[in-house]
Amino acid sequence: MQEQTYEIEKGNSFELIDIFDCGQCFRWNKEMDGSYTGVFGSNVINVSVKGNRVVFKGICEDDIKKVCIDYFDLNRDYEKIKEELSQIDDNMKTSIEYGKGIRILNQDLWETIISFIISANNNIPRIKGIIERISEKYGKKIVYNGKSYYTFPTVEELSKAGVQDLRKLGLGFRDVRVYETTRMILNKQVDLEELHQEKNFNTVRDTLLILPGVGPKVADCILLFSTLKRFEAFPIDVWVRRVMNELYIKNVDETKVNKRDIEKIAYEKFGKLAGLAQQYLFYWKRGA
DNA sequence: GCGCAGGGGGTCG
DNA sequence: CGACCCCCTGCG
Repeated sequence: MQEQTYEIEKGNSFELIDIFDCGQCFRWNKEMDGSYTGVFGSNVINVSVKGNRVVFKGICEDDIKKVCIDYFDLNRDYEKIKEELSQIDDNMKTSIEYGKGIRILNQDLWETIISFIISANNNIPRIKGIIERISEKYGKKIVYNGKSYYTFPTVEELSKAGVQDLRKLGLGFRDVRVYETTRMILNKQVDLEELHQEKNFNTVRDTLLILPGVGPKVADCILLFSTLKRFEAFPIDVWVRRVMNELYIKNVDETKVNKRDIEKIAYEKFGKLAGLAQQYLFYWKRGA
């Protein structure tokens, strides 16, 4: 297949580091020249910033312009969103200045589900390693610029992996969770197409929670970071708990902060954009 | 250098 | 609430 390219104006809401390091994705790697290369769907894409231009190049089955506009959420007006959030308070203002280039990627739902099940009680280097090994073993190989890349396996492809196979790839106790979830999605006990159609937020969330390995935090990450695109989802992890307590709740013992209280404040302050607010706060606090 | 302890984007029972 | 698998990191 042939290499395609696509270019856009960078603007003020597109920064490679912010997009790829804000914790939403696991398959993008920095190159020597500062660009990033990643695999999504059956595409291998390299993204670089040159002055005020963003250059996408790589191998796509479809038109690269279409593929990138969709994946990088390029039709959404993040300037407007940031303006709206900035007006809430100074914390939002500061965090948005810090992570001004964040965009929420449109990641495949199935891949996002498995990726965040793997993320439970785990660290990022290891998570990335596991996902890479899964892709190498069960995905399809694509050669680009002389290097081999591997697509994330489809449901059918991953369903060929037994619990022991997964264990050998380093999943640890998450092996059974991934195995069971794969089966439930394969036999449509949980239908991913239907999930996309469903309007009611809590219905979608409750359905995700049926899947083994998907608890409240993972469910909210899936809702926020996948093509489900639910910006009202508010994943609460140790970092978010920390920052929400520090800024709004001010409990002396951070571990005693009630999740309900965090959710209540998040919803009252940020409303339908709570998930995005979370992302700016999380990225700011974790980086700063 | 290498060996070892500590901990990590939670979930489950 | 405690265990959970194990790679990665950092320190001695």
